[in-house]
Amino acid sequence: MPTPTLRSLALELGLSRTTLSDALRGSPRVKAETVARVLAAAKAAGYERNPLTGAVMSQLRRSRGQQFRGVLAAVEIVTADHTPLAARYNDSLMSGISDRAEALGFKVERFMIGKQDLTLPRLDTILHTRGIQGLILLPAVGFPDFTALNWERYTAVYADYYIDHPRLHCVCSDHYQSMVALLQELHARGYRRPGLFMEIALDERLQYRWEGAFLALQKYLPGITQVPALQFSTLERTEFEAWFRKYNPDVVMGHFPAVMEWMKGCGARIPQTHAFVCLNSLRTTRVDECASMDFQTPILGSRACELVIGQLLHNEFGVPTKPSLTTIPALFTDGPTLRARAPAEPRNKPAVTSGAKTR
Amino acid sequence: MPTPTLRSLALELGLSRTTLSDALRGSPRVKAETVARVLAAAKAAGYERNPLTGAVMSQLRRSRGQQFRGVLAAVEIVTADHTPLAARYNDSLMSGISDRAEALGFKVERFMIGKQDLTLPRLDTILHTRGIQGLILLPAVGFPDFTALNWERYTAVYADYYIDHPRLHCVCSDHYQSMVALLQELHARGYRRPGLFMEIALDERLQYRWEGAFLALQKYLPGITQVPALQFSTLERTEFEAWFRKYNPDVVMGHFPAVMEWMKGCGARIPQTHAFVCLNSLRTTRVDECASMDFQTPILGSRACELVIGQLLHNEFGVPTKPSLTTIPALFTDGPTLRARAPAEPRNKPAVTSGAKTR
DNA sequence: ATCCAAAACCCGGACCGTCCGAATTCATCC
DNA sequence: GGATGAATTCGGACGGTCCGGGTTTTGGAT
Repeated sequence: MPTPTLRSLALELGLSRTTLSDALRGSPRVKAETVARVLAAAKAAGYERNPLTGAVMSQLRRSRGQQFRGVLAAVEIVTADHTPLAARYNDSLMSGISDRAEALGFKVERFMIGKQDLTLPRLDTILHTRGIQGLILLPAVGFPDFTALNWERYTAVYADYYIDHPRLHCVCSDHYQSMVALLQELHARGYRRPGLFMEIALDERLQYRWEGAFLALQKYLPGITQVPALQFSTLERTEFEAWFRKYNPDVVMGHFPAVMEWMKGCGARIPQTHAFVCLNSLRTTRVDECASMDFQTPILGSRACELVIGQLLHNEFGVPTKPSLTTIPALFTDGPTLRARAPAEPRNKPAVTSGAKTR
Repeated sequence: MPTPTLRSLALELGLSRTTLSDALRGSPRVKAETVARVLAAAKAAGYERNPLTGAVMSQLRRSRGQQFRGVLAAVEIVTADHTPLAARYNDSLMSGISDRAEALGFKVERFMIGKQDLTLPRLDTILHTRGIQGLILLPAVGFPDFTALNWERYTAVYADYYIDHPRLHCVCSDHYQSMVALLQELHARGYRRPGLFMEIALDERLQYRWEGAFLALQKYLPGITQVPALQFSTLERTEFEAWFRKYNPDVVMGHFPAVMEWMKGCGARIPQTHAFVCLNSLRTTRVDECASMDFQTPILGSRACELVIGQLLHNEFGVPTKPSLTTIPALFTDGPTLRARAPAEPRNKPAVTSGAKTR
């Protein structure tokens, strides 16, 4: 006797194949008692659901027909100290999210908690009534708390390093890897005294991934002269100049392109004697202002989108048992504030360490 | 305009859906000239065959009920210096992979390059003839090269930090985050002189993520006395003892539980005066031998599996344009080699820095 | 030229499990 | 009693496959 099919089993039970299918997948459309009956009968008959077949069928059935498949929500907590940079970052993420969502047949709506009296509980009811189940949480200042939402209804991804309330899957740039790649590139160009300045609060949020990579590679790249990182809570000119004069780094890495003026004030000529790399291209004002690290936020957004949609298609809701972090390394973007890479032969001309002492 | 289907395309061409289906699969039942016409039209209309859907349909149609399962390949490069630890690691990954694959309707077959004359080109033909398209590459010593495979046929994930040939999505433990979490835990238990010993080659492979996190947190955790990390290419007792005596770390972190004996030889009592944490629980011989970091390899495996299957279902083949890294932090596992966490009040009893000087 | 069998080519039917909207049943409240 | 709405079940349509059966073409013998 061949293994039973949904239809044969349904006939035996006096139900329709649809009810069987729904029951076996635990759909709330079927009465609990019926579900139990179906499960018992299926077991007795040796019927086993094939999840792969199910997934394929589901995808097939769902994707065809009209374009419209669903709506995702991009949620953002807007506070008073929401900087223009954060806004730019989130807008950039959004463009990637929207594009990818559209390509996969989804629409995206953006919600801003804190604006127009929109609170989390209110958002919860809005999402519920609208039937929105896929969420992308945009980065928020500090350590945001989204526990007020009714999480068993949603599947979500946080578009930043780490979130604890609740613990969701995250998508973010790989700052450690980015710093490693940058230092290797600078090393290949002959720089031997890399210097880093960094806002403490910023790196703390990233668990010191910028500086961790900096410290480790300073130690292991050959021929490096170690320059201690400059830490600050607000960047002061005098402080920076003192650090710059004291250690004379041949390349300065940090978030604020404005320091290039200060470097020049100390007698540096860029890129002849000293160099600068901005650690976040969104902080630059012009494209060719300086070499920089491009976080590729649109790609991060699109990846976040894929994750959420993947979970939606697999009917996975709620807070994940094992949250994961998905990262993409930043892209090094060359610029006029750096020497070009030495051509062809690598070891012939050992790059000249800049000896420009000011004063 | 919705994506075309076999039927809509057939209508357009004045053929039947069956002919289209046969033609696209290269069946000899269809005239060569017709096949060419169909292929051209399909390309023009943007129709893409999903081989997985095809396989499911086929098995469904052919052997009614007989459970069909998709097949994934787990590929591993076995070299002479394949250590028992690497074997354990991969076996552990495999268990997670197999479980998750089964739950999603797939079977997994393991291939070992290097054994029984299995070369990459030969594997390529085997996979091709068997119609296997989803690959999970298990970690290999050094920097493996899989470019010999015909990549436009496959979709794959590498189960380690980073792969360059070709550049695939990766799934791996988050060593940086793991070290951060561990140091915070140790700090909370009152340890103030954490010491790290590390095989250079091992950390280099991870771009110094262990030591990067160690260096950064040494700097930023309050009240820490910095102990320089002990680097080695092969661990020597005399070297370790010299380091241990000189810096007297109150907790030692590293990969080899064997050093506990050496510590005792220097007069340390564990956990009364000194402590030890193994950075990889797979290196321990007994479960309760010592506190350790558990990489949760089965979970890593299951996540890798999900990624591959997701891409299969979405009909995505070839090398990804933007490879990403998915990480999961290791789980701290308490053990008898550590003091218990101070109960309730955090700051009342400042943890006593061990003063056990030997000799 | 004519015939006919065989080969080449193409098509319709039936099928799987799923999704969606509609139909049916059941409980509840004026 | 009738209307409203929720709970539950059902029917139709779907896409890609295999199989058996059509229809056209080929080619050799008369």
